[in-house]
Amino acid sequence: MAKKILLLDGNSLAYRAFFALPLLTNEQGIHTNAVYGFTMMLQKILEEEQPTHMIVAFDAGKTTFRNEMFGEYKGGRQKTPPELSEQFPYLRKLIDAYRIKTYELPNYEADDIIGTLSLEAEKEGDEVIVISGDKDLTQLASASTTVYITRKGMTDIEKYTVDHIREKYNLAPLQIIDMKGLMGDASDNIPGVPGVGEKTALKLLAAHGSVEGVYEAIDQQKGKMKEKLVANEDLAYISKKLATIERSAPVEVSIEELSYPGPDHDELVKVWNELAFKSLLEKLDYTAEETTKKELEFEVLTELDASILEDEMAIHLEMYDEQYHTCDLLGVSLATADKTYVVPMETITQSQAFKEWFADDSKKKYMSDSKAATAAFYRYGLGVDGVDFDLMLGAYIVNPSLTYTDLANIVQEYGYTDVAQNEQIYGKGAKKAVPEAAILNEHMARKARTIWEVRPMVLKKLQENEQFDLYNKLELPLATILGEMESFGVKVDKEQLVEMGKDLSHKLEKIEFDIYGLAGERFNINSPKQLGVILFEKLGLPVQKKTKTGYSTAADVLEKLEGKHEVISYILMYRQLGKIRSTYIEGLLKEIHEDGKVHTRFQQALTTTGRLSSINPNLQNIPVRLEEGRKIRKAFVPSQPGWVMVAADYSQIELRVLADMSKDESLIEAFQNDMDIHTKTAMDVYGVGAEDVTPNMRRAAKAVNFGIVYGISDYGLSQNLNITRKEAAEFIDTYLKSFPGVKRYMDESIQMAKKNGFVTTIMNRRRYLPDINSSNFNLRSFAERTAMNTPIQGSAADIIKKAMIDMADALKRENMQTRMLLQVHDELIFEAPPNELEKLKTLVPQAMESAVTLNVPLKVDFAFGDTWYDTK
DNA sequence: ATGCTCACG
DNA sequence: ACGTACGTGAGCATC
Repeated sequence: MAKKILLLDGNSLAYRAFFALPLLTNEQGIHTNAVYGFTMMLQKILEEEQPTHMIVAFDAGKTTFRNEMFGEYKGGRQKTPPELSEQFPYLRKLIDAYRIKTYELPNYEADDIIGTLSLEAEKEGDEVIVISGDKDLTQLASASTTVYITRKGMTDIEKYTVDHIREKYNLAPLQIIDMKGLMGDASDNIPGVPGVGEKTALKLLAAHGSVEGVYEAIDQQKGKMKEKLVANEDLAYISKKLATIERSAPVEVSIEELSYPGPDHDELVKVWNELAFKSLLEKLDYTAEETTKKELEFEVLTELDASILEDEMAIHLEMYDEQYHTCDLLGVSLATADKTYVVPMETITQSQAFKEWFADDSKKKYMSDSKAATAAFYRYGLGVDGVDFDLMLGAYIVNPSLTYTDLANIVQEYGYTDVAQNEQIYGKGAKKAVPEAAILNEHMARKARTIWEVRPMVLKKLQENEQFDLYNKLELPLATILGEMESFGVKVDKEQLVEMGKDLSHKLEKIEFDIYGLAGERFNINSPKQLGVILFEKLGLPVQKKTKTGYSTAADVLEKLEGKHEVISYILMYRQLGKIRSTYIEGLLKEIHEDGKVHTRFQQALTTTGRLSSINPNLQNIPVRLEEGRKIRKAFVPSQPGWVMVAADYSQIELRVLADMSKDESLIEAFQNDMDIHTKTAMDVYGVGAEDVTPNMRRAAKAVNFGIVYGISDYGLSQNLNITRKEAAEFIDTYLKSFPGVKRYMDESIQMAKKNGFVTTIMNRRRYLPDINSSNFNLRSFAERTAMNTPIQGSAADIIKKAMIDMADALKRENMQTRMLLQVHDELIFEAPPNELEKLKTLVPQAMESAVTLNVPLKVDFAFGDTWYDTK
């Protein structure tokens, strides 16, 4: 049978992948990008080529026979970055799991092993594919051998056949060696003829065929070129020799031994888990089927009485998708130390015993994403109390940088693999469906079991990290509160939105017409690509900034062009109004439920800083800055006639947190005296009195304050203020001299991250920053800014979460009808009956301001009105 | 599916 | 020299 042999250049591919991909890490902070790139490439090749035989060749050591020929060979090379060296053991493990042979030979490079084996295979008449990141290997191309060279991604591959090399360089494969002989190779420190590059080398070879040919006809050269060639004849020959792959190296494996049996799936899954290759694990269907799960016995109950329901139980509600406010509920599973049950939905809803148990505070429920379950049960009139454990929230507190979408993925972090991913049970896309009862029941049973089994591991981790209180006193009670807020929803005035939509459509139509007139043609204004062509090619406006796919047409770019062509301001207006119509009119209308309300979902285990996020719809980014957009807020109204909307927001909470954490005297003083912080900053930075701060000075100071919170960089500030980087750098310098405590805080945050690998908030929320010691400037800088920003943003998130719990308690304690509706990072939105308004005016600010005690006061602004728009 | 753009804090 | 402000979600165009 004809063989198909794959010969891989291990070192070269690892290097390529390392530099092509961003520095990923697994949870232990081990870098994985080279192994990942290699894996992606391998997966693709295996699928496309279906090889019968494979080998990965590695370089054996530092020196080879080439160094004896030319001492400086590969000299001047930077030593392998530690981030890459640490990956080689994992790469070996991975290749072993694929059951691919590896080979290395002292004194020889991987190239020579591949060259030797490919020659052997050619003699046998076998098909060969050589894979490398190094174009030197293309000299091996022949009628039966193709050389694949990876391009910038890892899965993007250029295939060098004899014909392709002819087309590309007008050379035969062996002439690649002559090309290197003439032009050299900087990366291998092959000298070549100084002054001869690719263009010249190709010209010479087109005329004379080889290095030898060039020198035989040396008299045809003249001037400088001749001088260079004559003076460096020796270098040319030695370079050619260095570039020649040895094809009769003493390789002691035979092609027969390279036969490829396919991967060891269990091993592969193990290695991928260790490397945290989530997307790969998810992609492969066989992860579920082929990893053997422990047997699980469970009982399906068609009747549910109190005898089953114990004092402590894991309970899981199975739902058809993430939209728990509307989706089908498929059943409930329960687990104790030694029993597992599955209960159909009808049985649950008909069981009085369950209803009582579920609402009983003394019966401990262990759940995962308890908010989803409680919000869904709420639709059936089932109220919950006694949620004692939430696996998803616990795991999120342990490490907020991971993704918490599927229970299977969460528990995988704790080495637990006995539960399938939802996608494997239901399928995805158009194929998604509820499977037969046996499969569904087992899936549900396994989830309850999982929660029970993994709970102690999560609790242990929380204790070790001293994060139990954060989890138990903050996130867990908050989940219930958020669930109630979501379930209650926010009333939206549909007619109001529809009217605004009509008005906008008229305006947009006019602007669209004007734009076509000014541009001289019709085009899709929403397409950055088409717009770019009109502005920068047809109208010849100066290009300010490019994106990787073309011209940037972002608002800041267009604003710089505003004086240059009349069409620009129309485009900006079109964008502004178009956004309002598509996202906030049409988008929002689609999200209104039958009760006339929107029911957002607050994602509580998503952000890396501890903030919430809001989806379907996102109610945390409703327009406010510009009046046209702000009008959208008129459609957010109380759910009962005569009631009012109430908004209470923290004033400068992040800078107050910074004052507290940095202990900066000037900052503390400013807040203790309730000064305008941006004016105060301007006073200190410019060294002037309050009366002498101009609006421009205040604006600049405000930008710096933002920058400080974000983890300042001169470039970022320069962009924001439209000044040069140098000016920005000086500005920052002056700021940090005026606020030495802030400077100290910045430095200490980075030191903390370098030393411990993570930073923390005031309530001991953690964020790991594995890139903080990276040799890659970008990654390291990003980690440093994150080290400065996360404690600030995260502590502010901690504080408002605490305020929400206190606020919910207060409303209950005071027996009030006022409902908390939304949280928008530093503000809380309520609806209230008018008779409770007076009380709220003191209650809300009081609760929010006393959520924590800092060394500066917290300040809350309170407002109310008939709609959200009017709370100003 | 991915990139660009833009809405919020 | 490197190339970015921190954290999000949604709609649209384009592949």
